[in-house]
Amino acid sequence: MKETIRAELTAAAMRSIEEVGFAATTASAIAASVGVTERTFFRYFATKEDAVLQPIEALGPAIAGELRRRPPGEAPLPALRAAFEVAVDSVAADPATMAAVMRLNRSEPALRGRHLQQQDLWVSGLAEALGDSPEIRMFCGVMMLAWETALTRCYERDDFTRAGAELDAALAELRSFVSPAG
Amino acid sequence: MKETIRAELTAAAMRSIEEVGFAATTASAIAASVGVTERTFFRYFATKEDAVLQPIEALGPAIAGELRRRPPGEAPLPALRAAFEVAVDSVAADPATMAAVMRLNRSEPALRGRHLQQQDLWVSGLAEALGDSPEIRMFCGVMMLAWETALTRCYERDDFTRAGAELDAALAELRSFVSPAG
DNA sequence: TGACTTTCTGTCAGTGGATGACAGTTCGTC
DNA sequence: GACGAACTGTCATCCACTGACAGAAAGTCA
Repeated sequence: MKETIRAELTAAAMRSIEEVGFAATTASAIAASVGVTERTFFRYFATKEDAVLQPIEALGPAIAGELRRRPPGEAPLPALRAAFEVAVDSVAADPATMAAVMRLNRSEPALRGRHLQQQDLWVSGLAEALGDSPEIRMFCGVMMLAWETALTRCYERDDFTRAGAELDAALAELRSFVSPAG
Repeated sequence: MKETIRAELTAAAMRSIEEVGFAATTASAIAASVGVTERTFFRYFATKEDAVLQPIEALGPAIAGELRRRPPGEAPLPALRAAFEVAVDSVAADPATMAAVMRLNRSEPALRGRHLQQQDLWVSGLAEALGDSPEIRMFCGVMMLAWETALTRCYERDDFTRAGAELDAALAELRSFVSPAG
């Protein structure tokens, strides 16, 4: 029952934001359209933005969990690439949700701001799994950037089945960026 | 006169946040401690967070401006590296401000969230100067990550005169990260 | 100097996000 | 049917943020 309400709130929030925009969508209205109170809304989501971002919130910890399962001694890049495979599978399993979140992220800067913060937490989790340090954190941040780039490509081509290939393509471009005359 | 008030508000905000924390620091109190109204505070800063981040706000556009002055046809990495030299000079000229902002950014997640959003705008500006595209945006994002890593090192060693060297070091580490057995 | 315009500020009123406290309700369990 | 836990509604409150209006300050030109 609880998960039903949460999903309904998320759906209602997305619908309203697409119709009238993020600012004009009040938490009270979202809650009312589902039949609960504003107070209850904030028991499900810490902030208004989270109602939209919740569907992809578990992705970060999932990647970090996979990263912890990698063999010790493995180099950062292959370990991260392997861990991100759970993200690849996730978007392939439910491309509609990811596309919807991305569309709203592009039109509403407030939403994008919260998304950046979410990603920042993800990067922290990844770095922690690899034994935190400034360099490690940078590597994880770079990987996240490559992932975002891959998602952007998937979004533009409306095909989230090739996220893995796009991720590899982004990483290849990165190589030619940092290495002169690769 | 106007810049004086702005600087005083920023100083008061930082002082209060360090003493009682970000949440307990009200915009009204900051304004009152400087002798102006809360309404006036929000005429100087769009958000409470901006009062703290304002001192480094001009950095992004400055880098982008420099990037536009690079010779056309120059590869992205050298162009970006050259453009970031204005950032290197900036932190070397006023290390105290950067150190203070970084300290608050670490202790207050709300502040860090806004900072991430600010950086995102910077990246957009850089990408635009290089002829926007998903890859270009990723390159600019990577450069910003390297810059943050360099700043972190400078902060930890309490020496902002070597930001340029740290930036180059971060880029070198990046190379060995994305390239197998470099 | 005085009239005029621009810019900045204070006051007031209001919206809405977010939280704490308390009471009532639902629901599973024994 | 009684009990306890999880969930929800109601109420009150704080504060970030905004629009509208009026007054003060400061610069401009005659």
